[in-house]
Amino acid sequence: MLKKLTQEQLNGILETAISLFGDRGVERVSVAEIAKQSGVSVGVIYKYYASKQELFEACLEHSLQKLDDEIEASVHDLEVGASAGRLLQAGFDVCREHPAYMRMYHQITGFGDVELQKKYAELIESRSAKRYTEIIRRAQASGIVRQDIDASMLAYFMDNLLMMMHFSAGCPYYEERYRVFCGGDSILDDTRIREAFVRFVEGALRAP
Amino acid sequence: MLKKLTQEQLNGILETAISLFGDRGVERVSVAEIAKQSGVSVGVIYKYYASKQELFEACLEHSLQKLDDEIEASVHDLEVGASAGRLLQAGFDVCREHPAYMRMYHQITGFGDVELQKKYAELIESRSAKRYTEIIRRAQASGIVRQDIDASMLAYFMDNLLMMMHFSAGCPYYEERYRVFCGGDSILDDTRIREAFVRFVEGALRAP
Amino acid sequence: MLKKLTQEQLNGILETAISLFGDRGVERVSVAEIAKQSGVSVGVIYKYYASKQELFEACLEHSLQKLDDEIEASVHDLEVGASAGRLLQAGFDVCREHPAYMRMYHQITGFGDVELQKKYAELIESRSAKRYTEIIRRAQASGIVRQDIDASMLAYFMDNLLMMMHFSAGCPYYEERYRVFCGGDSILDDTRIREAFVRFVEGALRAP
Amino acid sequence: MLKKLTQEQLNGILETAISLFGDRGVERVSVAEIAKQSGVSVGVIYKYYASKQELFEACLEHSLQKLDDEIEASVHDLEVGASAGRLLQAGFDVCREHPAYMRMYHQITGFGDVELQKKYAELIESRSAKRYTEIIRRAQASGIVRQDIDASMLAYFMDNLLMMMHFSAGCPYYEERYRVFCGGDSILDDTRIREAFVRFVEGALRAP
DNA sequence: GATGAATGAGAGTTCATTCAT
DNA sequence: TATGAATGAACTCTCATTCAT
Repeated sequence: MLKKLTQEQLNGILETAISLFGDRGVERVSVAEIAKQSGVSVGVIYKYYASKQELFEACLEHSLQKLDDEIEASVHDLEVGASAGRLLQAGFDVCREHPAYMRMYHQITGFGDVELQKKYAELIESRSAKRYTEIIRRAQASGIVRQDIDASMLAYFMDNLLMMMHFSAGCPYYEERYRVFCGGDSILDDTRIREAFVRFVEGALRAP
Repeated sequence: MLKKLTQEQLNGILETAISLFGDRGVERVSVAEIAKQSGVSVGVIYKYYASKQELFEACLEHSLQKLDDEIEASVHDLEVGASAGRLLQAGFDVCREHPAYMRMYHQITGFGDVELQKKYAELIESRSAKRYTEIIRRAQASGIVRQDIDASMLAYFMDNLLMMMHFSAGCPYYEERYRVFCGGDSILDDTRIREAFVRFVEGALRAP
Repeated sequence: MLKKLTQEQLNGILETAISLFGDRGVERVSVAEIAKQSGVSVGVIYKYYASKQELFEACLEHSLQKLDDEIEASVHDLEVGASAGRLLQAGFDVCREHPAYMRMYHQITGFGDVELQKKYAELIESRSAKRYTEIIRRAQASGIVRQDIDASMLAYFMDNLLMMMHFSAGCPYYEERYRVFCGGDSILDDTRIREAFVRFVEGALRAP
Repeated sequence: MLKKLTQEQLNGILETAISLFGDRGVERVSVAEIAKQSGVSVGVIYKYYASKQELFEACLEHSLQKLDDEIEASVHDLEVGASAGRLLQAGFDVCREHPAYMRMYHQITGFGDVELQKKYAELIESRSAKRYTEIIRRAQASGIVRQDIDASMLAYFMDNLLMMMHFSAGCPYYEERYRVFCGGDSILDDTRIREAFVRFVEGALRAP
């Protein structure tokens, strides 16, 4: 096939790569495998991405963008309990459609290259930090949320809780971990856990 | 030199490997480097470990054992708030001495081999799950902890919170993430975060 | 753009290729680079030249033709000393305008493919051999040049001397070599060397 | 074979590489081919040479050293004509045993990398320049050699002549070129050319 | 039993060549 | 007819593993 790559094929490379990278990590996936599985030649991948590393980062950014889009759409009001529930659900929705996006996010946390880890931590987390801290701050101002803990710390704890829930919905280790703690179902199909999560968060945030 | 490796040398291999694997991941550390840095030959490593993979798993188990020893020593009573504080501190202590142990723990979550992930999730997490669930259950029985959420779920949320705090004390991505949310210091040197953590947990666990 | 390549474009390809090949050798110049730098597509180069190798040979022949034209114009009379000076100058003139032509000539001497080397040696050198031997022979007949050495050998020595001077005017290794032997200036800007050369040749050719 | 490489094998790699590089140039010889032909693995070549380039340079230096050793042994007295004959012969001798050494020398003159060319030009030629210029200078002082041409220029012309003769004894293009000028035999087996060369040089050097 | 040099499969990457447009 | 994206063989180099010493 010497036709120009269609947009579909281009997407195919990305999705294939995300799927493989997400499953096994950068180091254990070869460019040849990505090429074969997405039905293109090795060479053409290097036309679009200067190196395997660059392809990997493109996959990362694609995934993070998708993740962020979903999250963004789910933050509306000051009712932090409800907000938490919606944010939880938003991540779950992505994981149901594209668990690999979540796995890509998780990949960053275990990179071999520490500088890259820091770069992406800064990039990704500062957005969430700002977003959540702001919500909490306003909720504190209106008296809905406890004021004896700094907004940024509350945001941090909140995001920690959410992050773990989301990893549990897409990353094998955490999926298994969830099962070990809470029993048989996938976290995605367990309605009890969501309610419990919202209650837990509300308890943690309300004034003592 | 036809002497058998001393216990010290054997430990040296393990510690060196843990340090290197923890920093850069299995794939980016060569057996030759481990051998050189621990002052033994490549060959002898293969006498004790059948493959690089097996050495890595030995490192994993060594690290997890150490981690678990510390944690074990910190769980005594039913006062869950205080317990949480002590558990938090126990992890911080290990991280100060041997951040690589914590990093090794984190490595498992991003393994290339999913089956291995599951094996270790089962191995490691079922112990924590049992431990924490039991504590919570007793605390519920004595009315200290809310009863409207299942003990196993409370344990799960609790452990999620702890896990993230500990990763933030030893794993670069999470260290940076903590800084992004809460500002300059390392989590290890920040006393405010511990108090806040205990308060947050107490709020989350007390009856509504 | 469905127009046939203009003669100008065709020449552009050749000149670009000669310049690049002359600088870096066949192996270190890609067809894509030639195409880009001469403002045509890769495909069209393959319309005019069946392979990179063939393009290279075309460059070779173009260069050799140009070189030969200059030399041809400089051989008139029997006064061998003066002739030598004029031939020297002719090569210098080309080198000043198109050092790449000289470099292409030098390229042949280091080809990977020995058969091709021989083919071109035959092609190029038999012309010079004939030309110079003839001049010398006539000069011997008229007693200007020594008769105790065979005309073809004298021609050979003469051409050796000229060849080295010309390479020193266009090929980096020999340029540097000249500087090492004779000091700072480029051979092209050194008038002393020309006089010396003519004297040296005259000494070598006159009867003992 | 897992035995340590013998000195013989080590030499074998070098000689094989010199032979292949000399014939076809760096770019057209693969490390795999060198390994196969010298009966070792690819890996072991990289144990001894950090890169293909480095192996090539080692080959270069080995060849140049051998060449220089022979030349060195042939320069004794002030009788420049005889000296020239001996130097000529020295090169011929090497070419008979190891034509590849001479071809390696010639390789440098056509390198892709100009900086390397210059480095080696400096390295190699400054030695010859010094050597020959000194001989000539002394011969001028004692009146044997003409004084109307600078010693360094005479040395340069002399070395030019020698270089071409030597290339004609080992490098295919120049071998062929010699045949075109002077007829059938190899320059190595032609006794007339040596006499002629000595006479030519004597004529060129004697006072006018 | 310990050594560490040798092995060679397999990785990332390039680029001469093709051919649908 | 000219284009230039796609192809894939072939390259350089790495490193887990072996085994003669």
